[in-house]
Amino acid sequence: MDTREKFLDKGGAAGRIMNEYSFRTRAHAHLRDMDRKEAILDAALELFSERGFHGTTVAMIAERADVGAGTIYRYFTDKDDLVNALFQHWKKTMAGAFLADLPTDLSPRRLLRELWHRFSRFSRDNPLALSFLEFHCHASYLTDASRELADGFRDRFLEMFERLRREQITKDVPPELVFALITGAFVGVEKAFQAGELDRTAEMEALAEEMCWEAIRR
Amino acid sequence: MDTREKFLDKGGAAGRIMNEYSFRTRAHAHLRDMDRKEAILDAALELFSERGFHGTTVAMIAERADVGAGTIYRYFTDKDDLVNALFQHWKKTMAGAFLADLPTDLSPRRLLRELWHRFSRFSRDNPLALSFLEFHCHASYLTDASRELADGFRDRFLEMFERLRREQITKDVPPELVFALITGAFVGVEKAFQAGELDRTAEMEALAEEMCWEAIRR
DNA sequence: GTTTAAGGAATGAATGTTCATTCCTATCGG
DNA sequence: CCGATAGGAATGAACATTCATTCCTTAAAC
Repeated sequence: MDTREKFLDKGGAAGRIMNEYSFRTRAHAHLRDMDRKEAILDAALELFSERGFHGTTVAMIAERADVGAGTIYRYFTDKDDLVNALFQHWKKTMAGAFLADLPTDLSPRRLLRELWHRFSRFSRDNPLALSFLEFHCHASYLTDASRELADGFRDRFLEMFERLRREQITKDVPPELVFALITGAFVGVEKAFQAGELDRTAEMEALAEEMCWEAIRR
Repeated sequence: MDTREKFLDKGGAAGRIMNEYSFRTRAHAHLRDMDRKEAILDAALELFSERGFHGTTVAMIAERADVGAGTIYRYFTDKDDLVNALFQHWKKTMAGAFLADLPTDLSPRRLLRELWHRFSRFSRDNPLALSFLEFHCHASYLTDASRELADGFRDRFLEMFERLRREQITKDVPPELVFALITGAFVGVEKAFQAGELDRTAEMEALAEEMCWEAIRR
C-alpha cells in the first residue's frame, strides 16, 4: 500500500475531480488534493518519532511535507491536534492489524504465532509507527480520546490472556503480567531490529516467538 | 540513601564549610553548597523523564530545584551539557547497580535471578532513572561519550549470554536476541508497575523472573 | 476553442510569545 | 568592607500561529 493512501479514512471523492491536465500543471504536481493531508501526517510521523513532539517545529513538518507552514492549519487546528490525529490514526491502524479477522479456531500455540507474526509485519511495514506510539503514549498533550483508544486496545488482549489462563494453557499468572512481558519483549526485539543490533530474518523472528511461548506456557 | 547524596561523585568537602548560622540565614537555607548541583540534577531528572528534553525549560528546572535560572549555568555550560551529565551519571549508576560485586560462582539460574533482582531494586529505588534513560537513549543531543557509555554496558551482558550459550545452558540463539528480549520484557513489566497496571509484589516479580528464565533456558 | 472572472486553497512573511543564555545587582561569608 | 556567588531581569533567537496575498482550477461567456 502506498503511504499516500494511508490517511484516506473518509471517501476522498470530493478532492478527486481534477483532470489529468490540472494534475500535471500544479505547483506541487505530484500531490493531489487530499494527498496534502497525508503528506503532512507522514512528515509528522517521521519527525515526531525521530525528534519527539517538542523537538519538532511546525516549519520542519511543512518543509518535509513540501507544503507551506500555513497549509498545516487548514487541516489541523494546531500542533496538538495534529499529534493527536496522528496518534489515533496509528493506534487504530495497529489495533486493526492485530485484531481484524483473527481466526477464532486457532490453537493457543498458533494464536501466539499469529499475533507475533502480525505484530512483526506491522512494525516491518510501518517502522516509525511503533516508536511513535511508544514514545508518545503517556505524553501530556494527548487528549482523553487518544488515551482511551490505547486502553481499549489493551483490554482486548487482557481478555484473551485471561481466557488462556482459565483454560490452564498459560501459567497461572495475572493476564496483565503476561501482556506487559510479551509486549515488552516484542518491543525490545523490534527496537533491536531497527537499531541494526539484530538481523531481521524469518529464523530470528521464529526464535523470538518460540522464546515468548516458552515464557508464558504452563 | 537521600537523593541529595546521589551526585556527590567527587568529595564534597569544599562545599561543606558553612557553619550552622550561615546555613540558617541563607536565602535558600535548606541547601548547602554542593547540594545545589544535586538539586538541579534531581529536578532535571524528574522533568526530563516526565516531559522530555525539549518539553522542559531551564526555568522549570530552576524553579523545581529552588535556584535561580542563572545558577544552573554555574554548574553546567548549557542545557545539553546538563542532560549529558545526567545521562552519564545514571548510566554509570545503573551499570554499577548491575555489575558491581557480581558473584562469579552463581549457577546460571541464580545469576538471572540475581540480575533480575538487581534491576528490580534499581528501578524501584530510582523510578525515574529508567524512563529517563529509555526515553533519551537515542536522542540527538547526546554526545558520543554518552553513547559509548551505553554500548559498553550492553557489551558486558552480551559476553555473559554468549558464555551461557556456549555452555549450552541457554537456547542456541544469538546473545543479542537474548539481551533484547530480556531487557525488553523487564522494561515492559517495570513500566506496568509504574503505570499502576500491575501490583509490585515480591511474588509478581518472582513470576516475571521465572517466565524470563523459561524463555531463555535450553 | 479561447478568454476571463470567481472561488477557494496555499503560501510565507509578520506577529506576539516563549525560550536559552547572559549579565548586572544584591547578598553572602569572611 | 571585600571578593565571590546566587539571583532573576534583560536579551536576542526561535517558535507556533495568523493573515493578506498569490496562485490554481473551474465554469461561464462568447
